[in-house]
Amino acid sequence: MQSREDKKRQTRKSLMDAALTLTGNGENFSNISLREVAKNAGVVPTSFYRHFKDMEELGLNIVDDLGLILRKLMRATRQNSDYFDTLAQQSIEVYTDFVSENKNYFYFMAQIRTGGTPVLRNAIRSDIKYFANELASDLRPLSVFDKAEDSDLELISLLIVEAVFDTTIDLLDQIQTSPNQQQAYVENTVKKLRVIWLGAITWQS
Amino acid sequence: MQSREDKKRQTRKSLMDAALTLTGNGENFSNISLREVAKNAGVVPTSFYRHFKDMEELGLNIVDDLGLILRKLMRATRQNSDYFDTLAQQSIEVYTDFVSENKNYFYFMAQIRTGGTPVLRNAIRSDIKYFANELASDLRPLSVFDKAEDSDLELISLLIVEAVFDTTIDLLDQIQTSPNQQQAYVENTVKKLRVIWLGAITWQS
DNA sequence: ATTTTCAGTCAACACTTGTACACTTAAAAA
DNA sequence: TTTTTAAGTGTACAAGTGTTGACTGAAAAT
Repeated sequence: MQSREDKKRQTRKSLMDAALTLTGNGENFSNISLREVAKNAGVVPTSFYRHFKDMEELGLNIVDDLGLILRKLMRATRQNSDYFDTLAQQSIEVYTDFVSENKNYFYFMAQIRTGGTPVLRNAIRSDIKYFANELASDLRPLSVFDKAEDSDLELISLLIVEAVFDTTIDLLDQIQTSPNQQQAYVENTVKKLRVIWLGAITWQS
Repeated sequence: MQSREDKKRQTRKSLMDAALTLTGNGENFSNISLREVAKNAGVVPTSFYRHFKDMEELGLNIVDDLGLILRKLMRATRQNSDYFDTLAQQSIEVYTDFVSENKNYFYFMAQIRTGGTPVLRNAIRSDIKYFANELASDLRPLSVFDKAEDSDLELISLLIVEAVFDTTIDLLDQIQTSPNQQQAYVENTVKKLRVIWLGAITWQS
């Protein structure tokens, strides 16, 4: 049969797989109970403790595995040789102030956007698209976008909006730990937007 | 005193505020219980039902409020006149295949990246940064980046990586509903990356 | 002045949760 | 062969969960 070590490794994997399966089935990881995981792994709840202190430790181990997965992805991507052939200071300050003054709302958004129930997730997505459309109609009259297609403008807008919203969780963490020290965040985000902006302009010319 | 209607609206707001506060204190929204919310709102659990069917409905109402907040942000941003002054086909196909084959892992990542506990969140962030650094060292030898600073390359890489990871939840949803129909997703993401790419090149010249 | 409406209360329910403790039992060490 | 080790079991408990139904009391409608 199997050695003791093998067996242990096997149930350990069962536990992690169970958690992943539940996550994949739409359950929010932080909602998944130790008992649920144990049950799906075909093991008694108390047995969980032989492998992990709690669900967070299990989560960290999944993150480790994820690291390996991502490294594989990196390798697979690299094997494609012609890799890339196919491939606003004030505004952001206003944004950071806004986030500071509505922290809870932005925490909520950050969580729900990719981790909430499908219903909530879609609701947020609609908001983000609305936001991007507003931005697109602001860009429309600019001379650089004379010949730009509407769909392209929408894409560029969405890219910008997502780039900003995406790093908001970093901003929130920073506000929590050291308020009034967001220059670095502002600088970085502005640089990012400048890259996008330059790309958008270059594309249209 | 207050009218009946006013009182109702007031406790309704208390409930929503309570949920937001708990979210802001680091709790994952989908983990917050109805009773916890009621308690923090200074109201008995059963009273919750006079206002919302369940926590999801409350969440949707917060999303509505968030919509207003975001619209305000839009207006505030617009008041800054000089708005924007300050401001790969194969790879993505490889990526979508990879996501399809590791769905659960990517669901996990999407949830945890912005919605997990701080510990888990940071663990994922490290992975993403590692990934971006790998990409940066791939870009380094390219002639276009001869004169580019390392920090700029890292920023560009991070932007690219984030742009891809950020929309992965959309990809996952699409795989779930209609597998083998990800052309639109691929096209869109490639276009986004092209914009970034163009911007990066233009920046360096 | 009387009746109706309904936001908020209270008690109780069946259920799930994490965790402690004493146990079995088979592999590993002696 | 005997002893030790430790992964997995079974029982039990206190605490928290969502939801029920019958209630109170004051504002609104009659």
